[in-house]
Amino acid sequence: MSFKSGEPASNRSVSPSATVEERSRERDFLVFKPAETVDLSEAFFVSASYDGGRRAAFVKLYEPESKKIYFWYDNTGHKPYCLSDLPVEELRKIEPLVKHQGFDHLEEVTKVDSLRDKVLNMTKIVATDPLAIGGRPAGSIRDIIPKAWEADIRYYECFVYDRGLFPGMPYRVEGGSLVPVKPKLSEGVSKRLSEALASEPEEFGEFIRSLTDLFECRIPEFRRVALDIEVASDVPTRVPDPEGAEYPVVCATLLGSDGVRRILLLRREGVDSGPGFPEGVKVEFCDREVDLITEIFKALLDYPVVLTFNGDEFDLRYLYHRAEKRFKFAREQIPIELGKQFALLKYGVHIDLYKFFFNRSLQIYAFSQRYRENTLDAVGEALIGKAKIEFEGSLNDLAYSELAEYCYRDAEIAMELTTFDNDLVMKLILILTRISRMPMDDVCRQGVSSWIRSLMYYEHRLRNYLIPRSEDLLELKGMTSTEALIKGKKYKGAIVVEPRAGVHFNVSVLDFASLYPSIIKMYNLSYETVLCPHSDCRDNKVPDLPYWICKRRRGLSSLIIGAMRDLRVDWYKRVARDKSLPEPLRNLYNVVQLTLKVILNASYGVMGAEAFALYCPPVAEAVTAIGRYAFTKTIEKARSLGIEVVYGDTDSIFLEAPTAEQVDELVNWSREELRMELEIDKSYRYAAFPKLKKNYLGVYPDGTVDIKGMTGKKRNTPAFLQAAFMEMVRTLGEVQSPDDFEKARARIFDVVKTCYVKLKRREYPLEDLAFNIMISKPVEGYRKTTPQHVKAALLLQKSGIEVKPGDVISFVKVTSDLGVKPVRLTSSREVDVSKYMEYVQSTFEQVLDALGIDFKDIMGVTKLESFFGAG
DNA sequence: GCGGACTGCTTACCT
DNA sequence: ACAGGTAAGCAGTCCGCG
Repeated sequence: MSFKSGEPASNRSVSPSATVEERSRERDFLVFKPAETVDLSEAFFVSASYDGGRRAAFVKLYEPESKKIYFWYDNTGHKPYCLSDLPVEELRKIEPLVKHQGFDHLEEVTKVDSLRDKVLNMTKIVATDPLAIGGRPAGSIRDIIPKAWEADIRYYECFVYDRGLFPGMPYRVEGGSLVPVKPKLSEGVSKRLSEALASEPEEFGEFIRSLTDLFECRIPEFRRVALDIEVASDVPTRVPDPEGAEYPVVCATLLGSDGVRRILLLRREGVDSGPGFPEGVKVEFCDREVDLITEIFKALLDYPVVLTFNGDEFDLRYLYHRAEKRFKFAREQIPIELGKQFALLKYGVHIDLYKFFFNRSLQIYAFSQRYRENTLDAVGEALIGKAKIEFEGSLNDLAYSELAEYCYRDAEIAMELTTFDNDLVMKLILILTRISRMPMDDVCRQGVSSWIRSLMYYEHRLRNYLIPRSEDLLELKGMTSTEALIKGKKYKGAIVVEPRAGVHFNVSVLDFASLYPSIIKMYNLSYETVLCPHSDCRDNKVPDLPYWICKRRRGLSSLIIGAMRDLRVDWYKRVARDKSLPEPLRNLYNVVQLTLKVILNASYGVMGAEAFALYCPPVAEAVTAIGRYAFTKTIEKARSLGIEVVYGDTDSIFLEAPTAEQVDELVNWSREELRMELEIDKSYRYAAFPKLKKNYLGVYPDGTVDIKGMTGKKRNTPAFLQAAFMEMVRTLGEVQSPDDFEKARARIFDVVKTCYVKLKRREYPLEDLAFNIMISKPVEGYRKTTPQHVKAALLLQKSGIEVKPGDVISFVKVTSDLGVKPVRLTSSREVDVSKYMEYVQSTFEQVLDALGIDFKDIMGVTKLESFFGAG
């Protein structure tokens, strides 16, 4: 497409000559007014919030036919409240309460106190608006009464829990009422499902059924738009400040899932047209920035889902302030709702993919650590193989088409991050929404502890359980009684077995299928069951801990985590692999099992995390104690069966050449004695262990190699060394029998020697020599020491390059005073060759150590330096 | 004044 | 703001060394 085919913004709605007031009035079409509730046959609950004007909770419903958002306002008269243990008469005497502006009325209620296992009479303090309960700096109801329960729950969440609504699920609107659409399971599926879970005890059955309703339900396609803006700025290395919003928005891309591909460009003096615009894109030139912004705002009022990468912090925030400060938009004319740390939309749902992909649990368990840096570039490259477009110098100097291309690519990456693998990300979000019972916007912005908190709160309300106050939980259950091995940690964790250093052939690795969730289920662990109030439970001891566990009642977290574990292991994991099922169904099942994995893997961790609302250290401590117990018993049993245990970590044990009978016997023993499922996870042709824990190399029968923990594989290791290391690994993959190691040794010698020679001759490009270390704090935050990567970062800053937490600092070791220098500021002759040689040696020694080869045997001398003569 | 032994900090990894 | 356990490399400190 040529430059000329660009056209001015269509539908320009504000005439250039109008006065400020006239323009403002003309802009009123941007004022968002939710349509009155209409009847709908099926629409998906995507979000909820509170409308201060109407004093009611509302729900955003996505209707997949029209692909629009509809608003449903609560018409059941639900009101905000909190709970008190004081009787109504007592509360009436508290004047500041009853005279409180937002006070509505008092109600007597009963609640189940699961901590003390009894029913309580309590008083519900009902208010007219959520801020009256809490949230005002002073004088909130929760601060007036001596002790308030359930006063920290956001109002719309409270509403969702009380009304038993399920975010993410379909509803119909009928005569103004919100009615769930019962999803229909196909007969085949429902039959197989009940067979698969037939052995479940009934106490789990009911909860499992409620979960399958959520998971088996279809997921709609979301009409969405990816938005990216570019802002001019005089300082090329600095991101413009979104609060000040001083610079003009010069370009924006609106890339819709519906085929819309628009690039909006601000016409400026002296800008070249450039080589050409991306194919099939509508390029629109705006003479005035305000028109460009108006076009973006129209899209924000049109699309039910808006995707950005860092829109919370930048794009939407910038647009908001730019519109308000520079163009005097009234708040109502801006379709964005700004919070301290997020930017939401008045009409649809804003998904900030930066926040989503930044989530550690998702990063590790859903995307298997495929990306590490949280930049659009890194995530895009890793997941969809698409990188940002690079350019030299300032964005201001780009020609129109270059700027457009750059901006367009970013939007493209954002969109494709939600479309790859059959819309995996959108589906993940929706399934998470259903599990956590949280609005979609919140799910994308919050961590796993919030998801689990929300799920737990919901189940409390469903059962009329009083949600315990954090301080009561801590006081009643106490802290921990074990000592961690690591300074600063709260309690003892897992066991790592000292490896039998050397090479072992035919190694089988057994592990417990989700050990911690299984323990939580089997041992009935939950905050209310550990150290329960019943004297007859006191003999039900946790091994090696002064704790007992309730025998009378099923703990709520045990029920929830146990059910999810079984559902994943016995149903979703299996059907996700079942080729006889239609592809779309299998795809859904895979998303479900992935999501369950994310939640389950974190379920133990949150119990020991202070930030978790139901934080209960003894529970976390009991989990690891039982884990250690099962683990050591299993190792003892294996050894008693005559099996050599060469290594083990937490829940996995490495057995040297066990017979099939031995493995069977161990697995059966575990099932019967421990009531835990032990299974073969993997088998190695051989495995090599250095003396170090959490370090090994395992070769599968087909020659592929597993490497764990070794320096050569770490991402901060210089590329040249990683490559040399991988070269050695390939050689080791070819080793079939002990005799083959001789050949491998010669090859390894070559690899190391080549490395050395190239270092010496300074033949490696500097980038290959760079250590890449992430800086986790602002540079000024390093008070106690100044690590090398921070030294390099300081040098970068001095040269005018901005360094932010999360940036990866690439630096080279040099001979000059500081010892390090950022790659981009270094020349090849400065490199400290002998330092690199030491590094080569230590990296290779890790593996050679395991193979029983001395480094000096390979090189003939102790140190590389002496091998080649003094450096 | 310098180097070894030590501790602590920081990062990246394993389960 | 899910947990604890392990390793590497370096920064910084203390102490001995007549």
